[in-house]
Amino acid sequence: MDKKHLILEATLDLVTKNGFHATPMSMISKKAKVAAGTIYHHFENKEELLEALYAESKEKMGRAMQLATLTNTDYEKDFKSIWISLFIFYAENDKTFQFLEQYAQSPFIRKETKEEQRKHYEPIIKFLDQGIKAGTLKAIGVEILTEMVHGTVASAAKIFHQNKGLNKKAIDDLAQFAWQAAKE
Amino acid sequence: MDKKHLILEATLDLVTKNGFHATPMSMISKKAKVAAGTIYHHFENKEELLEALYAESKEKMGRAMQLATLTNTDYEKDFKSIWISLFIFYAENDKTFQFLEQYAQSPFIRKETKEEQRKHYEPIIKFLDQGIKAGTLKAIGVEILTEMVHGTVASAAKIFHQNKGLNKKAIDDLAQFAWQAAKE
Amino acid sequence: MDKKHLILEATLDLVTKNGFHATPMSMISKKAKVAAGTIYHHFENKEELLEALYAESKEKMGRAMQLATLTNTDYEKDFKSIWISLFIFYAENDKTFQFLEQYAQSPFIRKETKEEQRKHYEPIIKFLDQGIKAGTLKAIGVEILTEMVHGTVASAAKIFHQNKGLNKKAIDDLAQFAWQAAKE
Amino acid sequence: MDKKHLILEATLDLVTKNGFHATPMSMISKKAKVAAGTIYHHFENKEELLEALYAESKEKMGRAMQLATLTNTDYEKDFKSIWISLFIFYAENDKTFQFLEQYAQSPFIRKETKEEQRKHYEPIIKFLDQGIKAGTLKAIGVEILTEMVHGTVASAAKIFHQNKGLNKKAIDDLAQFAWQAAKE
DNA sequence: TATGAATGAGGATTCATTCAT
DNA sequence: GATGAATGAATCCTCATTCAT
Repeated sequence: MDKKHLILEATLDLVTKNGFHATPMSMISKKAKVAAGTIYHHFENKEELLEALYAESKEKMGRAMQLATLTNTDYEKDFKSIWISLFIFYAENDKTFQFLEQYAQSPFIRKETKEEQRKHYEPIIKFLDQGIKAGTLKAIGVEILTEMVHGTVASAAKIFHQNKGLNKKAIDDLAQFAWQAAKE
Repeated sequence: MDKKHLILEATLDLVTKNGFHATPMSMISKKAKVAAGTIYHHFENKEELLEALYAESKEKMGRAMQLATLTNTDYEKDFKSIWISLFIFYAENDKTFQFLEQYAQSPFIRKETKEEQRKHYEPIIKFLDQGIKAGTLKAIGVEILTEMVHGTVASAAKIFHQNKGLNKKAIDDLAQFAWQAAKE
Repeated sequence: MDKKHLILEATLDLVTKNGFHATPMSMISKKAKVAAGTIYHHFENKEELLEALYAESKEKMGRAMQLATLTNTDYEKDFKSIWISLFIFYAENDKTFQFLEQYAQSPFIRKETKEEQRKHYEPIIKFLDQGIKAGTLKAIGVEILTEMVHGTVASAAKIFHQNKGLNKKAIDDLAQFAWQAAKE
Repeated sequence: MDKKHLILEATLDLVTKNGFHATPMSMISKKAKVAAGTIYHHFENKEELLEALYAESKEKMGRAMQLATLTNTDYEKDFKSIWISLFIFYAENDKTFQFLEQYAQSPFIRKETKEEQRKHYEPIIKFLDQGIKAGTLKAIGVEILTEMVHGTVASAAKIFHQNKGLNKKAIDDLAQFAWQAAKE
């Protein structure tokens, strides 16, 4: 694995554990088994490193959501499929989830970057918009609905990581929770 | 106003803006118009200061939820009243909301403190438990349901603070969103 | 006991344990059960406090040496009596001994104070001078001889405090050690 | 000369003059013409720096004593040779002597370090032990005798540094002082 | 590219001292 | 005299970043 990737991985690990400012570059270089200076060959500075990690994380998340196999005919089923795909991604990628939660609002990430990374939400926004327009979902602004639905996934993931559990049934229950909330 | 309170206020202000580690004690003392050393008469160290702020914030939140006037006969109405009370608290107390969101999962807050502060959730947990037992709410573990419902309030508050809007109608819609999600 | 004395006592205790700079005034005030400000009613500042303690300690030492009962005819016996008196003082006053050893050369004690406190050595210097002049002791400068003899007492005291032992016999042996060294 | 050594040298200089706590790291870095942070590349913290200096000083002292050329047949002569070697070391290395005197009993030096550095005394302890066993020296515990004899050297060195004098004759007199004290 | 010693500004914390009560 | 909250300069130490190898 190339050094750049080792650095990103170490950063994710340490930053989710300690927070950005409590993670010195020296600690990252040590964990990545790389010299301190090497980090600066791959990233302008600490902030850029974090931004890169943010972009990478968002991208992964976007990819995960697209793995849901959709019927394209049964809206409820597709809604739940997407919900569960994202949940599984968050469940399986503990650190990435935490990182995104922690730094979504943080001042370390420039607004432009956040805007730029919104693109990974596009498919889900489009999907929800169709639901609203078809009268299947509540007539609330898409942006708002997206945030609310995403919030249910995030809450579910938080529960999962706290309890280190949630069986198939419980997950379906929570998908149902989200569905009932969103549907007209 | 006494110095201790001035310090807590300044801390809330700065920490929500910059984050914990990006807020030097010197900045806090300056904002609170107090000597650096004075902070240390009231708080053991930076971490204790944060913990105190956390405790105070949780307390305020608990108090806000208890301001909801309940019918005690119409469960749905009471559910929405509580939901809205908390939402309003989060909407009106921008910084406290952000602070709690940011530091709920953070390693700066010791587990014991978090446990200790759970007490402020007791009333709402009890209320939801009654709903579950009466078959009015979904048969999901109370802890899980509480987290999910709280998640809807938090998402709504986040939207509010982003858009700086959400009229009475929209708020009621979101309370409805939560209610439909939670009810059997 | 009056507060001034309580402060001096606490200072001796703490300074011998931690050193001057590692003993904050707040620690002294706490140990003496006195408010921080109270120390400043009795001593100009920290340095004056230390000087006062130094003076007091030297005085005690001087008094101890004068407790030796002398024959005034048997020089060897008197030499050993004085030696043992000082040794016993050092042995019984662990902290005072340590304090004097530690601060004799220290820059905290002004030269004038040291000079001033030399007076407590006067009797012993006189006694040794007589011995030299009578040809009983080595023909070395009195100052030098005094320092050397005092050194033997200090070494003995150090041993005593380390081993927490030294029976009567051992003490006599060491007095003999000093006597053989000093005599012509 | 490498930076580590420059730092140790500056520390010896300043600490003997001002004492440990009255010597800020900034002062050391300035004197050593090194950045403050550099000290921390070579020493964990201030205490470790002092410990390192202590170890180095003890080592030098041990080496100095072994420079004495011994007859191995004339015990008295060898005793005085060793005594004088150590005295000369202390006389020539003013600061190292003061430092060792000051910090021998100090709480800054951990017990383990002191124990560890006792090894440099081994040769002299062995030498004195032979003298005791042969009946040439007083039948006192070696540890005690070592301390007493060392005390005579230390006193002599103190005198030397105060008076900035002591001719060959005077030194021989003091070696004789020690010898008469120690011999049976 | 990769290294890691060196830098020095910046941050948390301490503590002698003051002063209003 | 006695108190102890308040002060803020001074201290130890950290850490992002550079640069010669």
